[in-house]
Amino acid sequence: MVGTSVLHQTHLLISQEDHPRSPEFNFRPKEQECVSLVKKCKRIEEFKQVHGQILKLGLLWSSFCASNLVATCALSDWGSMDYACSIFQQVEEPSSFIFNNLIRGHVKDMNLEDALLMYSEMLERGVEPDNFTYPALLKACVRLRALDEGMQIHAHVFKLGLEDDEFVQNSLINMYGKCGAMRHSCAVFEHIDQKTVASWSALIAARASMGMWCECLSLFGDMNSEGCWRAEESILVTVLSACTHLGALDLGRCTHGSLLRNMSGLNVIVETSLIDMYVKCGYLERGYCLFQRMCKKNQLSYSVIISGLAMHRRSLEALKVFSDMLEEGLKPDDVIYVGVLSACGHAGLVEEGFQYFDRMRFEHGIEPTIQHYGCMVDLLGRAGMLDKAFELIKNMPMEPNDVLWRSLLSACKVHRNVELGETAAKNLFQLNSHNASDYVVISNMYAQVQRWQDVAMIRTKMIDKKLAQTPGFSLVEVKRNVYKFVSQDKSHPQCDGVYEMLHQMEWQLEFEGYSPDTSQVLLDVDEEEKRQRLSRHSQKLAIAFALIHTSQGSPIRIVRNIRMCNDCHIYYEVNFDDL
DNA sequence: CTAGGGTTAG
Repeated sequence: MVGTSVLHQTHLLISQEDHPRSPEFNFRPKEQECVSLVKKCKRIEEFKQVHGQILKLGLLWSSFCASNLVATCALSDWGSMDYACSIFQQVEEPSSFIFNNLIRGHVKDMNLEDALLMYSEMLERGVEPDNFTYPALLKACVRLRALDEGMQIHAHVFKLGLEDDEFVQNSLINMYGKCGAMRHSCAVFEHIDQKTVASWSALIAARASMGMWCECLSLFGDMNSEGCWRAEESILVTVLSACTHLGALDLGRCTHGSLLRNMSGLNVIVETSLIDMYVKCGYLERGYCLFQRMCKKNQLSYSVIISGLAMHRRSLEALKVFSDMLEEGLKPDDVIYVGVLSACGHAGLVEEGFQYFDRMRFEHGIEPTIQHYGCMVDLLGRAGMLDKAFELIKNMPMEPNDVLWRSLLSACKVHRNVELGETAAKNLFQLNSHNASDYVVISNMYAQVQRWQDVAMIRTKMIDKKLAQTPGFSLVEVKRNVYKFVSQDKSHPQCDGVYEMLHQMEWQLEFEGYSPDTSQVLLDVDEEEKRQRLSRHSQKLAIAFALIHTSQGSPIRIVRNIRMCNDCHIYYEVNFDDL
């Protein structure tokens, strides 16, 4: 219907040509008429017709018409960059407007190199870029992670005196931030007189995209204290995501409050990130409740709750929600299947796991990734079907990675199959993976079967290789601030108080029957030094700090980067019993 | 004489 009306107007245009008015009076209205027709197009076919008429009327040489033809064709969702470029080829002296829109079109279509090439063609042909050129061009650099090109472009911005343009500045903040050059990103930001929500947003979102969650929150705090507060949905969602990764439940709740107070309603994205935050911060019930009350759930909402339930060992409920999702007519994707398969793994549902695996491939047409194979190896390994797990690894269509061998290794440790464990370890080392924690597992595997010589051999190997353990850190939220503690660290806040508290805790726990388990300290040091090292593990520092600053009985939630060591685990258990 | 920045979830 839309199509016919535009074509009808095209005919009007021709009939006007049959009864021309005097040229100087006529020229502009005709141009404008053409442009308004161009803008009304809803399909490429209509556009081609209008383009044809413009060619017939010889109006392509009007910069106004050509510009709008190219821009519309480049940017509309029905448009075509190839077609836009073919029009562009016909224009003798393309304006900066035309170049800008072609650059934007290439960026929109993810032809990022073409966007940069278009810019260099622009420069070669002596067309001066303007403040409209750079936002799109810098976006291309962001997507290409092209920091060098981005910096060159920043130099052009200076050369042309465009460094004070608000849009260019925000694009630069974003470009530097997402390319990992945080200091440059900050430098541009600091240069702005009147910081807007968009500049803060660019700064904060860049930290989030790099996984710098602590920095994300502290910048959000700065934004608030500098009075640039506006409940901005996207920023609050980024904050929620930071809370999720940091286990900052209280700040997450607060953000939930801000959203409720400032937004007229919560959309799917906001609700889903709230659910994910509650679930991953250990408050499954709250997240589950929110999920059940959601009016419209999408694939991602299901995804977070399924993996959340699986994570909390509520496998059967996870599988139930999955079947609800299918019933609702939503299509599962590869990530959801990772959740489903891991739910099966936690519940020891081997047969069901394989059924879901087949269903994923044959019913939903999802090719299993290495992650899915990882779930299956884990599933078999936990169930003690180690040979089958090994078979699966050998028969996978892709090369196994360290994660798979590690999964098999730890299953072998649990089920005391040293022989296969050694095979797994050998393959792991062949991948040049030399993690201290893997050596710990192997050493413990030998220790379990009293093969002390092998235990000693592994320790020597580890010391020879000078393997540093991944530095362990723990995060804890106290009064809506997140604090980070690193093992053996003395540079954290209120160090003296924390060590004093540690000392007291240890004394009290020993009274309760705790004795340090030094078996996992694979360092060539004496027993006393081992105990010292254990007592300074980051989670103990974090607990001590939290105990100092919270009232009795309030929960302490700790987020860690690596698995808790045995000793800390015992320490926790004694602690929990005490509370 | 047209247009542009940040935009969020697994």
